[in-house]
Amino acid sequence: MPELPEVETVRRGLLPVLEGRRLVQVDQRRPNLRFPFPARFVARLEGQRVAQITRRAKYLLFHLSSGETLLCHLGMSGRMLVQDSSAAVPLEKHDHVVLTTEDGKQVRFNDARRFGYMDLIPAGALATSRHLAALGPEPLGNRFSGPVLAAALANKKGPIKMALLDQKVVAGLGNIYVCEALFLAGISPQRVAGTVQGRRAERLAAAVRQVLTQAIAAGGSSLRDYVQASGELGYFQHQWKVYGRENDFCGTCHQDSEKPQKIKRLVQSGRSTFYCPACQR
DNA sequence: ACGAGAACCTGTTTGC
DNA sequence: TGCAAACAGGTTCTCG
Repeated sequence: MPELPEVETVRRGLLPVLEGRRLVQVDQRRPNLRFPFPARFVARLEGQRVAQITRRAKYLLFHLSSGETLLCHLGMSGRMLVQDSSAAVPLEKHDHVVLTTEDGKQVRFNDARRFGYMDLIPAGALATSRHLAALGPEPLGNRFSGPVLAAALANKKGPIKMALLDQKVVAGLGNIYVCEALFLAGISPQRVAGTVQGRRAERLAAAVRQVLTQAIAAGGSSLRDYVQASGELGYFQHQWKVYGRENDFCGTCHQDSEKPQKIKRLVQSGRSTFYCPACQR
């Protein structure tokens, strides 16, 4: 579920609660999520201060005072919810990890489907960890551009839709924002990835940046599971042009065409793709 | 090496 | 109404 904008929104929501705070209690309520928790997980976390919270692709990174990093992926249904521990809000079924800070705030990691996970990375080992080592550039960073994207796509024979989902090409996109970026760029999801070069790649890189920036500004997209750390919904779903809009008239052709097209859905590698056959080539 | 499909797990929606 | 199938924002493994 959560793609880059949702993870970034969660990160921003956690900053005022966790950054600079000491973790006085950590409750691990099951032995694993997608993967087993690291040995001595709780013992290593308790008493440490969260020095900084950053994000890489869809990973949340809690940099601890020891130099270790608590790495967290939200999978499809993971949430981080902030509570006041004095309010004694009852734990819910899928609250798997509860962090309590020195000033009485709780952060609960809730994940119904358990595709999410946490890992504890030793000091100095973050960049080379198996989670981060192979990731492509951050789409909102200054190392991502049309030429960089074009180079990553060169010689790829599969559809551009699948290439953009590949975290080695660009890191942080998921199904929603790939569909939206391809629409914005006017590129068919079925186009052979390697043919997205030059001006097309430039347009696509710009579209990726634009849709992610706008989605972050809207607090992400709430489809079913996602909420911000505060529990509020994101509202970028109201700005989707194609995702989830099968059979709606395309807002772009609708304006200046005699025969407006409807948004179509197709399945690529088992995943839904939404696009406008007239606007995207 | 690459790409498609399955697997992982639970919850919700859809269709008969 | 009831039950089963389909589907869901991600990643990783297997197989051809």
